[in-house]
Amino acid sequence: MLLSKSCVYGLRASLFLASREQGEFIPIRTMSDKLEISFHFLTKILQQLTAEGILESFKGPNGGVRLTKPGSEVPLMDIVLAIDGSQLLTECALGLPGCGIKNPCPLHDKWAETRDAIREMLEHTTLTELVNKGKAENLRLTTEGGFDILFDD
Amino acid sequence: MLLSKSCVYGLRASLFLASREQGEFIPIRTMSDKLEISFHFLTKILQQLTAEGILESFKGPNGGVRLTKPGSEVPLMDIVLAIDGSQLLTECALGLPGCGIKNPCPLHDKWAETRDAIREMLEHTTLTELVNKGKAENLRLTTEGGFDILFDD
DNA sequence: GGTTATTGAGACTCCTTTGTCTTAAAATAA
DNA sequence: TTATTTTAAGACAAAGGAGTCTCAATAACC
Ligand code: SF4
Ligand code: SF4
Repeated sequence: MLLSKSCVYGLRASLFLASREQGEFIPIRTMSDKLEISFHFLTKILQQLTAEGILESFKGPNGGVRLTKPGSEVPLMDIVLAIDGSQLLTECALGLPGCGIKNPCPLHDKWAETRDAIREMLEHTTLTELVNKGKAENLRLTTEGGFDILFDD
Repeated sequence: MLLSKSCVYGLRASLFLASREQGEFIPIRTMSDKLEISFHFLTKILQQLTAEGILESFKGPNGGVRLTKPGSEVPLMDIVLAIDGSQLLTECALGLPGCGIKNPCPLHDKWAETRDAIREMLEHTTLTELVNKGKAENLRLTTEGGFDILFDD
């Protein structure tokens, strides 16, 4: 898989957060229920995002997590880097150790192109962009429901 | 990672085979030594390629494996499909189950573009193409050596 | 202060991928 | 026929990713 499961869950939760009013703390339990993700697992993932400064958290009643920046300033890349690290964009198609451009393998040129396409996509797509699209067309973030299910509290 | 380790090993071994004269059986032991891959592990991987008809094998002295077709007719895609399956090209960025274009997630359009770039690359690159490039520029297939190490028997 | 709601941290289990090992089957050669 | 070289098949172990559970820490509310 391109992205790990943790990463995908992190992205979905981030989209959820970006779809809410900024500044509002959302309990992880709410997200895990709506997004159909194990609560404890999602908690661990979001802790990583908090540690990276992408989210901030607040304990106790009315607590939860929220984005530290408006979703329009958060490219998908930030979340991918925080959870999966940079392997996808630095590591290589043939996985040869210690490889740079100095001593390339035959696949390098073609792979570099493809990899750049992936990088571009992740860097130039923001949470808000996807949220707007998702709201407009009622696209889905979960197995069954459309984007709107996130809002019938 | 984009490709599994098994898949990468399968690709490297296939490049090795494509670099030899067609029709020649190469013992797996020779490849595992040159490519620095565990013999038993590589054997299992190549068995998959044999089962898929990409390779054919011959037992006993002077036995080994070889490509069933000239390397110029084998796109990387064939090997990737045989080992990793079609997930990479059919499965989706957000990994929602049972997803097609009917009920897409917000990432679908962007991801579909990127995925097509990967598909194009794998479909339009053949083993022979990479071998020619590798021979011409002495590119590497292993940690240390250049392409030429494959030939000092 | 005590109870409740929430995140934080870590141990633990489960499953898949990766890798090793052993034995069988086939082909050759002496 | 017997020994040797090779692939085939499958059991097994090790490592990492995915997921569960428990307990502590913090904040709000009564
Ligand atoms: S040459 Fe490029 S694609 Fe090939 S192993 Fe090195 S960095 Fe990766
Ligand atoms: S909409 Fe497209 S990218 Fe999103 S989960 Fe479905 S198939 Fe995958």
